[in-house]
Amino acid sequence: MPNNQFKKGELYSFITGKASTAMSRRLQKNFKQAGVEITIEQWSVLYHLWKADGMSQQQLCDATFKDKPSITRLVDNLEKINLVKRVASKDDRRINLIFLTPEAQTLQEKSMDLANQTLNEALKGVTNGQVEIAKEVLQMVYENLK
Amino acid sequence: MPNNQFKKGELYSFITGKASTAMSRRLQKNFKQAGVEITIEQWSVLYHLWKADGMSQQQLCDATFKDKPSITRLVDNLEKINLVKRVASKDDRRINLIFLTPEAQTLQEKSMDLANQTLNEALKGVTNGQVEIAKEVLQMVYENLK
DNA sequence: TTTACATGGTTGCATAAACAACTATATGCC
DNA sequence: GGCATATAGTTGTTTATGCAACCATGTAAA
Repeated sequence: MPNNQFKKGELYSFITGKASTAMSRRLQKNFKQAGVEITIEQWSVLYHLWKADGMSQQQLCDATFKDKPSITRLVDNLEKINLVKRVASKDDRRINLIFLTPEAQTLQEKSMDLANQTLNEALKGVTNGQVEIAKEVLQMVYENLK
Repeated sequence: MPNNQFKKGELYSFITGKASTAMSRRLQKNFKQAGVEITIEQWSVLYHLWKADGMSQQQLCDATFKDKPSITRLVDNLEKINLVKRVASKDDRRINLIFLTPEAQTLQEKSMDLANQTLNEALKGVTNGQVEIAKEVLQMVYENLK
């Protein structure tokens, strides 16, 4: 039998990711309470644009680990609520570059604070050392499967 | 600043759960390749019924960490493809008990093997000790937020 | 330059999640 | 018994995912 055989009942939680579901729900709740009217998925796109504005949709796909249709529609919705704008690239007419609007820029600090607050709620009672190892494991899982 | 401040770029992955997304996709792919024609979410319901057949929808909500509408519709879809059957409880007419069909019972072994195989693909190069700690951390996150 | 192929993005369709509003049944209390 | 409240499940709406098919543009090779 392989090394990492899971004990009864643990396999389910590991595969289905109850922890990250719980984190998404809590972040969404914290956004709502603070009057930040975006979804977690919209935030996940904005998150990368805050780090590097003007990414192409394909770059957003890679950064967010979502597929092309998902990004197309998230960008559709973000454009509707006026948080981003598609701009056709001049070098390559296939490419849409996605730019933040001023409204989106003002959301950055507040929403990043809420994300960090959510993380602190999530990691209460967990030591730094444990978190480091958990991050490493999740990163390896991701690398193994992506 | 709190204990577990995340370094740049790590917060995103931890909150959005790239690792569990990758695992779900891989499991779905492995199901498909092996001719197991169910979705991961359907599997997640069957998983608990294999452990205890005849659970109520509410018990399935708690076990799967999904809300009531989600379970209603997953059970709808599982009934359509003839893998479960709703049976009204005689003690309490509000309750639907969910029972596996013979078809669903034959799926158990194959799909659990595929789930374990997927986990082994995911955990390649990760030590047992690291996995134990990661599971503890994810469990604590879940307990902190649920 | 024409043809083939690769890349970036969109659309259609089925499944699923989150949230609110709703129905039906059960329970507890006066 | 009758009323308030809690519990179990359903329905409607919006958002998002996964997959396949598709269109437009770019690139490279014959």
